[in-house]
Amino acid sequence: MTVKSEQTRQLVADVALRMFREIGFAKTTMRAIAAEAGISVGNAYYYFASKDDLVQELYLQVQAEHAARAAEALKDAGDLTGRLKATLHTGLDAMAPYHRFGGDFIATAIRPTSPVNPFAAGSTAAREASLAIFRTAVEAAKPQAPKKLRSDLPELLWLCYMAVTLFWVYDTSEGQQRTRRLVDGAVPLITRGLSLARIPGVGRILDDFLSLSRSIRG
Amino acid sequence: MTVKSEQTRQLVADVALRMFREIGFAKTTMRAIAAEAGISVGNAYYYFASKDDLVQELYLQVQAEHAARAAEALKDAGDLTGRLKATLHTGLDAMAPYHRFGGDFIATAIRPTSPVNPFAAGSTAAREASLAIFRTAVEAAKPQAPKKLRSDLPELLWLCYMAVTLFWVYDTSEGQQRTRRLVDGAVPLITRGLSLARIPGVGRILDDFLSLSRSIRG
DNA sequence: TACTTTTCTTGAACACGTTCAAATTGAGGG
DNA sequence: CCCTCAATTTGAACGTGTTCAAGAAAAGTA
Repeated sequence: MTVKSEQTRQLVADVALRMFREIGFAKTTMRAIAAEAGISVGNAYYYFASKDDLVQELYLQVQAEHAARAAEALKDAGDLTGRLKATLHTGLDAMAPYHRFGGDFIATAIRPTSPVNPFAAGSTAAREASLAIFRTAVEAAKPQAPKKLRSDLPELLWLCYMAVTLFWVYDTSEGQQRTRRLVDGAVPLITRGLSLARIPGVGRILDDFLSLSRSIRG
Repeated sequence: MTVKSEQTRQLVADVALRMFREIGFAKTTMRAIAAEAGISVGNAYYYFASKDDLVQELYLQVQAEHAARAAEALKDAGDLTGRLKATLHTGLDAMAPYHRFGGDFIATAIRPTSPVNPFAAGSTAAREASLAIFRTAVEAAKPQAPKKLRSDLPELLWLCYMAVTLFWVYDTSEGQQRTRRLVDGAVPLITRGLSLARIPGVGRILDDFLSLSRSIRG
């Protein structure tokens, strides 16, 4: 019985995510989710092995939203600065409804054993999807980024995105404008910084940096 | 009755930290701590408002250990490269006994509401102490760092230290050698990068970066 | 249809962090 | 010595995430 089953699963996910948004992570207890969905607690656990798994569901949904918004916004952004801003801002847009929940989300996600951890092996698919957004942002940019950087750039920018997300979680300014200003200020610095790669003195350090980055990852 | 009271508090802290080291965070339940210390659960809560507060106790202890080791190691380190390496390595040394516990620690610490959060207002004193280590590392270095960077450098390096700590938590290599190699590889890159500040093209971007960094913090 | 097997669902039970009213202890004053 | 009051200590109780044996419903088989 796949269809009814899928319905129940979806129901649990929908109820959970709505409650996360509306009353926060702590108050959204498994019992409350079950009650709201009209099922038993154990049944919710049949579909989601833990409360963290529901967070993963949220993560996937936010990411899909980000991908969709970024694809739209990247259509009319030509240079790298514009494309990066679009990518980061649409990411923030996708997360926005869950800001109050950010602290709990990040605490869950950062645990090495968590299924949501963006660095862990378990979520390679999710990270790859997120990385892909940055890859298209970089690849289709005109003018292109310096050659020797091109292959590593998406991963490095994705790392910056993680840092921005962390900043956003702590950002209590209204509508998280402070994070918006950070993005608008930092992106031009990054793109201007990239053009320095052609200066010999800078280039040599950059080479060493890239080789260190590769050796550490490998 | 301050002396007996202080003894109880210390006993709880000692037992808790030892259990954190020996059996990990999850298995160190408040009941287990109380049992091991020969007191009741409620009594432990009289001295520490939460399990997180015990983590803070650990944080303070690790930090004191770091300060002591760094002070010792910085006595015979002259240039910035050596001083930075010493500061970072002694930091890793101080954390080492708690590595298995790193994931839980960081999950606790990263929560905006946590008393241990290094970015939050509540732990200004602890952050200031940690920052001070980097300040002495930078100030007494010969040759001195470029003038315009000097005041911001400690804070930026401290941020790098946070990043290294995060890397260390995820580092499952034996004795966390990978993190050691990261430090040894990255520090020379940083110091070499600093000398680029004098190149006009780089300097202008650096100025903008510093002004952005200040405007975001302020 | 009747039987078996798999999938789904239930709710009581467990250990956990945390709270709190009540009991105990100890210090200072008469 | 006893009384008073604050500091300390107790352990039962609450709500939480999670588990699991048992049952109900659906699907498969003949």
